[in-house]
Amino acid sequence: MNSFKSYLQNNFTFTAEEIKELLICFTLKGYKKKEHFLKAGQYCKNVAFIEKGCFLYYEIIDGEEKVCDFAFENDWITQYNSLLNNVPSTVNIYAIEDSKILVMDLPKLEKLTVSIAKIGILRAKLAEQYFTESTKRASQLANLKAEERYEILLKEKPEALQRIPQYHIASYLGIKPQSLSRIRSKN
Amino acid sequence: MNSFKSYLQNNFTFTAEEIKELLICFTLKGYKKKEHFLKAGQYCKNVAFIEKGCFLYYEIIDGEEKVCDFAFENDWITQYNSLLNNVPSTVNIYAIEDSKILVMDLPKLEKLTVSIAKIGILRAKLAEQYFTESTKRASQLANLKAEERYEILLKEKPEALQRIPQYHIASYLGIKPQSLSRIRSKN
DNA sequence: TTTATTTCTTCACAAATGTGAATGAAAAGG
DNA sequence: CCTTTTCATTCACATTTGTGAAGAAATAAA
Repeated sequence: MNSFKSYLQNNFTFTAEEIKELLICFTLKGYKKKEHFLKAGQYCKNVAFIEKGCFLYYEIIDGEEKVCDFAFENDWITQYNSLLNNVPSTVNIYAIEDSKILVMDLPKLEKLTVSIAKIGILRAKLAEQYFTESTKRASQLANLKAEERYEILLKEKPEALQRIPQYHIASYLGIKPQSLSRIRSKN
Repeated sequence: MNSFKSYLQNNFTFTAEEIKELLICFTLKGYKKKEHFLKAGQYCKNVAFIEKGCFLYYEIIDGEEKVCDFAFENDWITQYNSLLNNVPSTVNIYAIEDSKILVMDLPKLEKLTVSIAKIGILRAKLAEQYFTESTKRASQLANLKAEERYEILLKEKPEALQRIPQYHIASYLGIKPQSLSRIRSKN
C-alpha cells in the first residue's frame, strides 16, 4: 500500500485525513500472469491502481491480439468508455506479470468525487493526460515510420522494452514481430 | 446563435434560465478562410463552438503540415493540453472555410462550471468523447491499411471528403496525396 | 536436468506506400 | 474574361513493411 500513498502525496496535495478516507475505498487484489482484469464484451465497473506488475490492453482485430496500451506500477487501469457510459468494453486488459492492484468500484468513486473535491481534479487531470498520450500515439503512427516510433519508445519507456515481450511491443508499434526484429538488428 | 441553442437543448437538458446564463458568456466571432484560431507556440485561452464553417488541426513535423483533426458545425474547438495545463500549444488550428464561432475564455468557463453543475458533466463527456475518438484513430492507424482507413472515413464522415481538400485528408489518414489518389482510382 | 513451449531471428519474396516529376484540372484573383 | 496559383492525377522506381517458413534461443514445465 506504500507506493500508492507516496503517489498520492507526491502528485496531489492530499491531507493525511483525505488519504485515510481514500484508502478504505480500495481493495487489494492479486492477479496471476495472464489473468484478465477486463474482457471485451464485459462492462467495466472498476478503476484500479497498479501497486506491482504490468497490464496490457488489447483488442481483437482480424482474429489477432492488437496491443493498444500498457501500464506499470503507479499507473491506473480502467476502460473509460465502458466505465463512464455503461457500455460493453471492446478492449481486454490482463496482467502479463503476477501483479497487485488496488481496486475501487464506480459507485465508491462517485461518492469520493463528491466528498473530496481534489478527486475531481485528479480525475480531470488523468483524463486529459490519457487524451494527450493517445493523441501523441496517433500522431506518431500517422507521421513517423516504424523505426522512428521504436526509437522514441526505447528512449521514453525503456522499461517497456524489458518487461513486455517483443511481439507485443511490435503490435503496439503497429508492425509485425519480424519487422521489429529487422529494425533492431540494424543497430 | 440558433444552432448552439438546439445543440444544448438536444444533447443536454439545460433549462431556459441556464441557457440564457450560458449564452451571455460567449462572443460571436467570424473567421476568414485560412485565419488561425490558435498557432503553435501560443497559449490556448479559449474554447469555441462552431456555428458555421470548418476548422483544421495540424502540427508541423519535418517541415510539413500534418493534419491531426478537423471539426465542423456543432463541434467544439480548443486545445485541451494548452488550455488546462497552461503550456504552449504544439498544434495549430485554422479555418479552412469562412466560419463563425462562439468563443468563451477559460476564466468564464471555470465560473460557469461552478454556477451550472451540468457544465461539468458536459466537459467530462466531451473530454471522454475526444479520448475515445483519439484511441479509435490510433487503433486504425496501427492496425488497418490506408485503403481501409479511407473507406471508414468515407462511410463515417462523408462530409469531410467533400469539404476538406484531398491532400489534407491524405495527411489525416497518414499517407501522401499521391497514395490517396491511387486508392481512390481503384474504385 | 531434460523436455516442451514460447519467443525471437533470419531469409526470400510480395504488397503497400513514398518520391519526384510531369501533366492537366480546378479554383482564385485580377 | 484571362492569368496565376493551387490541387489532383498518373507514372516509374525506391523504400518500408508484410508474409510464410525455418530454425535458434530463451523460458517454462516436468
